[in-house]
Amino acid sequence: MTILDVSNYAGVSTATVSRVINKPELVDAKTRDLVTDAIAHLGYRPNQVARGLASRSSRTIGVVINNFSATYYGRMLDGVDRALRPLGYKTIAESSREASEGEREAWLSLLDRQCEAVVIHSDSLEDEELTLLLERYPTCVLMNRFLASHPERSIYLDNVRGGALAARFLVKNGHRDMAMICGPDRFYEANDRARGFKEELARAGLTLAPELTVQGNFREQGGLEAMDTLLETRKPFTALFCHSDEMAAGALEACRRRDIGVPEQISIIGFDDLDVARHMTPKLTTIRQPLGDIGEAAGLAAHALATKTESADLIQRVFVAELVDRASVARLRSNDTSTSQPD
Amino acid sequence: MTILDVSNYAGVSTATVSRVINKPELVDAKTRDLVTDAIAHLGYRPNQVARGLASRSSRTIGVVINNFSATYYGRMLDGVDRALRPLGYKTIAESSREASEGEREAWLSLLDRQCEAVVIHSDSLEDEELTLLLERYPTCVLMNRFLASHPERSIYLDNVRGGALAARFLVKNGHRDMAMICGPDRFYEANDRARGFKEELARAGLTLAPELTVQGNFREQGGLEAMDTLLETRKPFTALFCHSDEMAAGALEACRRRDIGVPEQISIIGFDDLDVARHMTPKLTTIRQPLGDIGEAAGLAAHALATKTESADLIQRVFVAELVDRASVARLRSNDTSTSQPD
DNA sequence: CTGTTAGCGCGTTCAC
DNA sequence: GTGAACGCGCTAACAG
Repeated sequence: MTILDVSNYAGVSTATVSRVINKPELVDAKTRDLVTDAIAHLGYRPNQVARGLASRSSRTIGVVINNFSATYYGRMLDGVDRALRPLGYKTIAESSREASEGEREAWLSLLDRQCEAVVIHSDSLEDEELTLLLERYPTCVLMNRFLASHPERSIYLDNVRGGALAARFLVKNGHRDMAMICGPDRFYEANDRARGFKEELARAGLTLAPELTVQGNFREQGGLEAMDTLLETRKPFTALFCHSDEMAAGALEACRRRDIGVPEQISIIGFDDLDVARHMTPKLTTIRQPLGDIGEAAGLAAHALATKTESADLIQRVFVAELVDRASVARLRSNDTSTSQPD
Repeated sequence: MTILDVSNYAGVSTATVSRVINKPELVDAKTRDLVTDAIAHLGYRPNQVARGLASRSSRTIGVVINNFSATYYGRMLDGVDRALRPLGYKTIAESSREASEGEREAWLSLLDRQCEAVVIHSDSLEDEELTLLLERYPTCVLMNRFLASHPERSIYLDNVRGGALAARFLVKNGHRDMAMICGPDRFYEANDRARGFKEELARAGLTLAPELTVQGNFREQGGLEAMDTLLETRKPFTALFCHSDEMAAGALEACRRRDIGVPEQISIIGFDDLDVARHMTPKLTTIRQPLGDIGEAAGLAAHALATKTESADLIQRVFVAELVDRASVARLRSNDTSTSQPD
């Protein structure tokens, strides 16, 4: 079942069939109907591989993510797809299986398949290598990562503001003694969140005790261990900022094991707003990353680079997190006007 | 940068270059090194699109799922990828955006791109249409769905046993008065789970009161409403079986709002074992679907059909759920030997 | 063992 | 407005 069969059936040349598919306005209405009928009758569907080869345009954009299981990546991927679909572009995703080698392989593999651009969420590649790769492949963009050498090809969250948001909310609610569980410091996100948090505290005349800042691995177990460390300092604090919801879940578990009331004795604020945040008890107050929006923007940016058709400047690159106020932060000040609105 | 550039650089024909790439054993060691060097020197990478066209084999298998955001689909997708990768096959996924039209489109689109097989998780298509499609496209398989007309192309969970597992566990722990929140009855899964549950109760000489069986929509909100309905019957029960973890979360929330202790007053057992199950309070006891395994098997089955190289009979098609014992089911019998092992 | 020749299925010039 | 001819980058059949 090829274009040739259609042309024979319709009694026209293959060129004409190709035209009614790609530029119908160029062909006479009568022959157009003839061909359309033939296509419908035969149930013909163009071979996209052949099409891509002949037209050297695949109308496809690749995406590299760590894995498919985590809703974190899934939300971004859905965003990319949502942005590309109306533009007539296909999204094709590949998993790096959380390995730097996997990221390289996936990236090249996508390019080998003639993706016109690739969107990559890189966790494992160093800035230097990413810089080289971006230079070599001019239609690639970074999703949820900021690379100083290529700000115009980075779609990312303002993590400094995210950290500040957490601090401001805690301060507003009367907290003065804080603790923080950071992500690993090889992640710029963790450093930015920590910086934003501290700067905002400073603006309120507060400081974070050095021993009350510990590092976790972004995962639940890391949060649990970090919280244990924090508690064992015996230095009092009323509020804790975690760089991820998962670590917040671990911290919460640590409190539960020690019969520490959350938020009565210790308030906790997370980061990300994954599904689990809504299901924890108490429901977790957290800083929401607009992952879907970031994915959409990354898709648009990649498309803009691939087609050069739209002005890439119009695409939003920096996103701002949003505070989701649930029930894990206590109001310490009676004169505070805000009210708790668990959802 | 094409195969021609490589052949020129190496001073051989393009056919030879093609051979060292695809069947290196057919070419002399010396010329092989020559070509290998040329490839490395030029950084040549074969165009997979052209390759696919010429060899009419894409070594690619498509997957259709509802969306990318939900970890439920992501776990299966990761499974497919895990199975296919060692076989030298690529996975390419497309989202149906939870619409029947989306499922059809995605399916055909994948075929248009010359996928040698497609794995589909269909929620929206009727049995009749699926039967037709499977007949028309002989290399397609169903993932986590049983279709009576094509059992050999269905990779699925034994939901009857899953339901029975829940019942047995509750009975074993001394529960006699049960309630159930089902999925919508257009899902065969819901009917099977309900049947298995009731049959197992019958084996223990118990029955489920008709008014204590209500329907939800698999989602959290549905579970909450269903639980309200159940509670308003004022008919007492000590244990509740929910056809999904999300509905269990809703039911739990309903209890919380009425100050009903879980599991002290009412025990709850869920289905799926999504991430949220571990994060609920109490941690949810649930029936775990081996989604990754199901995805792997679906990938293998699709590959077997596409290549006819391995005997498809060896692939496991029916999977058995597993009980994950956490903390949401109370032990009512003092003579029970099992112990609670929350994780 | 290697090169030459023909396509794969389609898009895209050109003439007409 | 339409068709013939060529080529996309590569693999496969056949000679030699």
